[in-house]
Amino acid sequence: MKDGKNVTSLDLALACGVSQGTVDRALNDRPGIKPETKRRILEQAEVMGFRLNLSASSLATGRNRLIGLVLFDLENRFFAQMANCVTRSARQAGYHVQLMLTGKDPIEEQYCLDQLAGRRVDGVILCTVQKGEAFVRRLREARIPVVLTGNRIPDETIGQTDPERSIGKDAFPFVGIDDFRAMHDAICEVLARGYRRLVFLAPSLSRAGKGNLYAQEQRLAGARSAFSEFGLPAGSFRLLDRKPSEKLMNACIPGPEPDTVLVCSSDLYALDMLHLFTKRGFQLPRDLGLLGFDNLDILRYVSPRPATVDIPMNDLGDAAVRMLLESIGGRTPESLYLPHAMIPGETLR
Amino acid sequence: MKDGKNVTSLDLALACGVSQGTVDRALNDRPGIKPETKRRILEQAEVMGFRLNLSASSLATGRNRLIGLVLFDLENRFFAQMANCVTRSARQAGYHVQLMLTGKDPIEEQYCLDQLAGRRVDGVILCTVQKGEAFVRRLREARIPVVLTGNRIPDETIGQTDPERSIGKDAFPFVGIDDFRAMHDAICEVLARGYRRLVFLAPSLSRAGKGNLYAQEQRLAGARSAFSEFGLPAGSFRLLDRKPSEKLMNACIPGPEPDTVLVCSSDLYALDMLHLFTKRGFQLPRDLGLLGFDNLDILRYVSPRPATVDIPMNDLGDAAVRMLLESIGGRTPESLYLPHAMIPGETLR
DNA sequence: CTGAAAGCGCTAACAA
DNA sequence: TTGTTAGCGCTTTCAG
Repeated sequence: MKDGKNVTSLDLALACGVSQGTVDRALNDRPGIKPETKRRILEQAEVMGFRLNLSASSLATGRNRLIGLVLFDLENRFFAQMANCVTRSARQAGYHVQLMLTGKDPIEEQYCLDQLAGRRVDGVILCTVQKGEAFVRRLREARIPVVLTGNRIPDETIGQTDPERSIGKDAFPFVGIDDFRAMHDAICEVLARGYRRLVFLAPSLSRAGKGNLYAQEQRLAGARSAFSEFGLPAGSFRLLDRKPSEKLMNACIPGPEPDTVLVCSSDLYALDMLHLFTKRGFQLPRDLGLLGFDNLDILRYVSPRPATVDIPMNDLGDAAVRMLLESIGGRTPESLYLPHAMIPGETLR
Repeated sequence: MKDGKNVTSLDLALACGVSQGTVDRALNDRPGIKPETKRRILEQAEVMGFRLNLSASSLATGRNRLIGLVLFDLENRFFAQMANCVTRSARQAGYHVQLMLTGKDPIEEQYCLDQLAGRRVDGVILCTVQKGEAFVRRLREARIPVVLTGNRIPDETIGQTDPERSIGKDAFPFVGIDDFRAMHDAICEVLARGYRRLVFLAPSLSRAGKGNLYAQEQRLAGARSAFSEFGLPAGSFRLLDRKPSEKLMNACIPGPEPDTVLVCSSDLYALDMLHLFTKRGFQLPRDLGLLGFDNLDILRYVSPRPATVDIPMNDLGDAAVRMLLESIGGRTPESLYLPHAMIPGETLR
């Protein structure tokens, strides 16, 4: 990729004996050009291997036809599905997607956002781990349309996260499910099956204070709320914030009891725990109930199939793109909450 | 994102009472600037919310610090792992990754490549479905360093794919495993366990002729080769090129026989088939042997755990980045073949 | 150590 | 229908 510079629109113009303006008209289907001339130019462009320089184009127009998609990682199939869906959806609208991974690190996330802002992308779909006034201000200053997913950022004027339900205004348009309601409803179904003790596994909550854990917090709150509605003693609700491991299994559920249900804030944890229990010779749901969250598509290969809560990923991806385009168009879309659904699976009695 | 234009380096210069050149020196750690001046400028930049316009920068320098990663999709965890790994690895080298998904569609793929070329990315890691002289020429004309993964493109001068082993020159540096050898070795291990009939499932092969199926073809060839080495009749080797389905299961393995092994060219198919057989009440490996390929990380949640062939994804991602950087640096890296390994799992007797 | 000026390649408004 | 021209924002000589 050394020698021989790239062919520019000027080279092309010269070669065709026309002006750059005419070349531009030919290349961009702009009106006011003789079909014959256009044909000649396009042909020559092909011959010379002309490639539009998008940086220059973007610089000149201020537009990009590019949107940024910022996610944690792709370990979780959840995000992979999202990426697929958003890419497809955006493409249909004539946009490209630049996917960036943050690994849940605020520093990395900011880096990604700066990069996207620097590239003057037309908009960003963001799954953030940040929150707070400073972050919101900075994001606003970037003057880039943003749609949030995963974690909301309630508008500061509304005050803190209110565990007792009150979906208020958002600092940025959000699309996702109502995590509180989703977990609440799922737990109600679980408890209706007779479970009386609940272990709630949510490793990420240990990062509390350090980042935006809105969705996780809401799920926990939803579970607690449902638990108390069933009149069960708070002491029977146990919260664990460690990653799945043998030790954790031992320490916290010494002998699985049939009236205990293990609730995991993510299917990934549920799968790990299921794996551990099975290896240890326990049988689900005989010895223990299990509920995950996300309805990862890989669950269908697992036996017994974990109970979980479905998030309509495809609709979510489509909606995110639609909302972002709206926002790019100058309107401010309302936050959108999609329907969730509990899926019983085979790990509940 | 309407009103209020973005702050430019000129605005910044004016505000600081210096020239654009000086601002540039401050912003890019270039020598020849008084520390005091630099400090003042950086401070002011912060205050004014200055953001470097990367399009302009890229236009002026011709560089980008951006590499493209072109993959099929993220349905397959295989690619998700790859994306994670490449992103991490590239970031460490100071590069950003633009991930683009092709859905295995040659048209889409070309679209992605054109887009990346237009953006003048510094290099591309590509998993292609294309091949042939025209494609190679076009890719070369883009004058962008390329590293291939997944499917090789043997140099045309070498001639057609030779099923009988001869890893020759590549049109572009390639990194991956030796698919022929990997499958060959795995099948040898399988046959050594006493299987005498083999069903090879590779849906993608039906696209033959339409695209680059190098890896798939090699795997098939490797299997055939091993099969014949064991002196088994060619008639006992059955190739299926349909997607997993009930019908396929019925049609092709009416009653599983204990001396039959089902070999899938991808773990995804293996999982689907396992699922179907299990649902139908068959037990593996009692009724049938099963071998997948890729060693997807989700296998560990599945029981019985499918036998498979491991590809060292992380090493592969790292190597791809390393090779690409080498290529960007002007050298031409050699193709690299990483070690594979058969993993017996629990679906072989 | 700093300023001035000429591009990078493309677009858009205005002339012709 | 086509040409001309003035930027877009940053980098990079070359003077000062």
